[in-house]
Amino acid sequence: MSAEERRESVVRAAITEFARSGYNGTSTEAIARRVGVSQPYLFRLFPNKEAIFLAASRRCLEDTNRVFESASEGLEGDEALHAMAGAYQKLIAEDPEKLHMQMQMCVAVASAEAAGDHAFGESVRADWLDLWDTVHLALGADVKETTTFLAYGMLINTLLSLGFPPGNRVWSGVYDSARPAGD
Amino acid sequence: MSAEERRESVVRAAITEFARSGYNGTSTEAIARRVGVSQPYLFRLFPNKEAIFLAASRRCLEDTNRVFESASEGLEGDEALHAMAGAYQKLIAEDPEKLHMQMQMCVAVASAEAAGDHAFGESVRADWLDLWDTVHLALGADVKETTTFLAYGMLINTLLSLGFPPGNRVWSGVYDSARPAGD
DNA sequence: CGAGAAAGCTATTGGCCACTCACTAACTTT
DNA sequence: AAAGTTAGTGAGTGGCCAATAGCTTTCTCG
Repeated sequence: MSAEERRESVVRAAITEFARSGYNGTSTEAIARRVGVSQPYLFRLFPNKEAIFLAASRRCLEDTNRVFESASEGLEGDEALHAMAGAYQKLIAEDPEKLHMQMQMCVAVASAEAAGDHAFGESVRADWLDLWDTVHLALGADVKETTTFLAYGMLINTLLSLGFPPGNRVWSGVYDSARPAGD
Repeated sequence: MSAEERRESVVRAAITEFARSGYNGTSTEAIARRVGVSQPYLFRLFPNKEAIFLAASRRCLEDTNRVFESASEGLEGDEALHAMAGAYQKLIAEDPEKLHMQMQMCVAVASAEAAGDHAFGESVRADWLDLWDTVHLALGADVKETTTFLAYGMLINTLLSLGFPPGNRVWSGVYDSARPAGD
């Protein structure tokens, strides 16, 4: 397998592991095991652990961006909104790790900034802005709509991270089309 | 100093340290140093590191709950909403670590649940429900209002964690009264 | 004062983990 | 077939960290 292909599978494995246990809670060995490769070899493919985390973070935001882009393609206004909400629900149901990874990314950026490392945050913010713009465009460049949509998304992320089961009253005010299934 | 008073200062120090570096990124020695006490002594005050994190998490949610309760006291409807939004802004400005701790708490619960430990999540969910009820009551038991308020709160947490400076376009749709100062 | 309890410390240990080094095996090119 | 490159490994290493054991100091109260 070529180095590039290996890097690709490392990124996928890293998303799974980092989503579950966070940056500091994930050992490079856990990632290597999931890839099916020796742990030292990761350091031939990436300069260090941070680089793996960054690659996983970026991939995750790009994927989410793509989900919104393709869901809203050709639609506008309320139709685009519901299409994106539905797509998000589907993402949550099929790929909850992406969402957990996003949370891990947030706290990792906060920690990095606190430690004086701004490069990581810079990169993540750029990707997040892309996401913001995608939503903004799809919702007819209405700032209020965009903000509310993303706000609901963040609430959903939070409630899911905290493990509130579908049916709990905290879900009662969330758009049906974006709620986790099962309620 | 009595053990109870020490525990109190440990909780405060723990909030600062865990907020900055997360559960796995924070050493018990960092907490002990901040308290001004030897590292092993922490384990006389708390059974283990997890218990310290749990205490810090609960404290943090209780404090936020109290902020909303006292801000909305005697008010209702839009007045209560703006009072709470303003109080949240003040909390953010004066005590950003509380907010970072909340994010850390979220991902810690997610990790604990994934690892099969549901006790921690149970406790945090109970405290979060208290918070939900406080907001719900203050906003006249309007589910939609409550959800939107909390959703905006979560968006603000996320954007602050990611380090978006005041003035960035991602803030443009956030209620003025809840935005970070400086814009 | 004296004794017990509570507060607090030093020293240590066993385990984990990011990262390095030096090597092998297979494939490619000349 | 010689020379070189690329994928990959096994065996460490130094450092950190949660938790324990056992000791000293300080307070309290009869």
